[in-house]
Amino acid sequence: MSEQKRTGFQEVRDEVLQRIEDRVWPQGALLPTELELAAEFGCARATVNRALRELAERGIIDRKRKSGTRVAVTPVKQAKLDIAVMRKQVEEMNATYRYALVKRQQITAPAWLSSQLSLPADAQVLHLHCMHYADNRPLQFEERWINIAAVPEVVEADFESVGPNEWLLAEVPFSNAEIAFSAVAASDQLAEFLTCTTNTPLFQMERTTWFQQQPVTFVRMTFHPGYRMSTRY
Amino acid sequence: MSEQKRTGFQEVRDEVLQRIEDRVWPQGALLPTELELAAEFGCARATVNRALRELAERGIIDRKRKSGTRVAVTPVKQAKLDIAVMRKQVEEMNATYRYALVKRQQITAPAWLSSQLSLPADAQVLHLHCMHYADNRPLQFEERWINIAAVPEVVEADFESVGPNEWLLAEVPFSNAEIAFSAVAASDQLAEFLTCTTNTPLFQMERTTWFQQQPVTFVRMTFHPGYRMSTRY
DNA sequence: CAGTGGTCTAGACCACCAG
DNA sequence: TGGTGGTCTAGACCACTGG
Repeated sequence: MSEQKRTGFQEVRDEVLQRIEDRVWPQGALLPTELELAAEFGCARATVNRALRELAERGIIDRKRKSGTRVAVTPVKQAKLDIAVMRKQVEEMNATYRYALVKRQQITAPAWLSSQLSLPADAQVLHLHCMHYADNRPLQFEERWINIAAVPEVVEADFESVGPNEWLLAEVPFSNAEIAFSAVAASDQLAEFLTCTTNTPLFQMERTTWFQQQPVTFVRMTFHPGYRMSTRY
Repeated sequence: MSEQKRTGFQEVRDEVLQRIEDRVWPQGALLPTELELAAEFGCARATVNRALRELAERGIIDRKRKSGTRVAVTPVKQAKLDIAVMRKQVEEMNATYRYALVKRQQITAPAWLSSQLSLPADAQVLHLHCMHYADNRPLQFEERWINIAAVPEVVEADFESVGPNEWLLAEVPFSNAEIAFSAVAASDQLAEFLTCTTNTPLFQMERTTWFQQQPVTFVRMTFHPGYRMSTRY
């Protein structure tokens, strides 16, 4: 007696994925309809739908009404990067995290920043320099500008003990952002804070953040020499 | 009562998200149960479930059986990077793509590579150097090693006209990979191919790829000076 | 043990779009 | 215009886990 297989949506999803990997359904091939698959797997159509929807979200298959479901021709690989707070990252490595405020200054936004954040010409911003350490070794230099109009409470924060990232995350959670990665040569200032020689190649991450269409902050984070950011997909 | 609103799962999802942003439910707060929300929105529990599941996947809320659904305290920001084929990327910028094979050589895997890919000591690999151009300006230098045992057909490919990335994508689609980003100083070779001076900081991406538990390829892609990789989330 | 989310079902209607 | 996926429903049972 063939034992009843548990027909969860995960089984369906994995089996379909397996068939695609095994070229049972090669690239561009048309898959059976949801109804047909439901019959084959002995489950409801909703179950098949859930399974195929997940594969579609991963870019494995393309779905279109009427025309059906096809194996993606050029699978767009999607790498997910988990951007966490520095403190968390350090603590996950079983290292001791330390934060230090280097500079805190309220200024009128320079022209390039007003342009970057779509701010009025005379907008007031808080300009910060911070350092993050892991086991007392320099990990990241952070230069940040915060739009005071968007977060008026920020003028009360001294950022001596809590970093601006964590403060903002608590104050303005669930914001949208644009992020960019690049390689830069260490300036004299960066070299000093990250204890390396001038012109050393450094990994840099820039991020612009909005909350409900309003620009909140722009931050430039530069990592110590040799830093690698990695992920799986 | 108030007019029946269209209660799609998207409406529920967006409304819940709005309330979280508006601090109706602050960080750490316990949300109503699915049944309660279903009653409030006048829809089935499955609809609420779908809505909340999507928010949970985005890291906005944490869900646990019995204890219920809570607003995430430290929302883990997930940035999605779309890793596409170079040719596609260039064509999307309305630039002319050009590819060139620099070197193609079959060798015994060096020790570091055997270690990196978990290969036997005498494994044969194909070692490639390639260049990618946009509008005839150097865009990326690619150094790649392919595990011949995993893809025997690769010895027949000459890679003169089609790059190894596209070839592998067609031959071994839907593989798993580990990816790492870093900043490096231009070696003499890199400086020559990317037309920059030695020690220029360059953005580099390394990727190890497996297909069904078997190591397939390791590739090191170095971009032209000033390259930025960006995304939204 | 009991409350909550996780999943499945059988059926239904709708939206889109290729023929 | 009919076929296909997209979604919703009302109900059910299960799995996990806090009290």
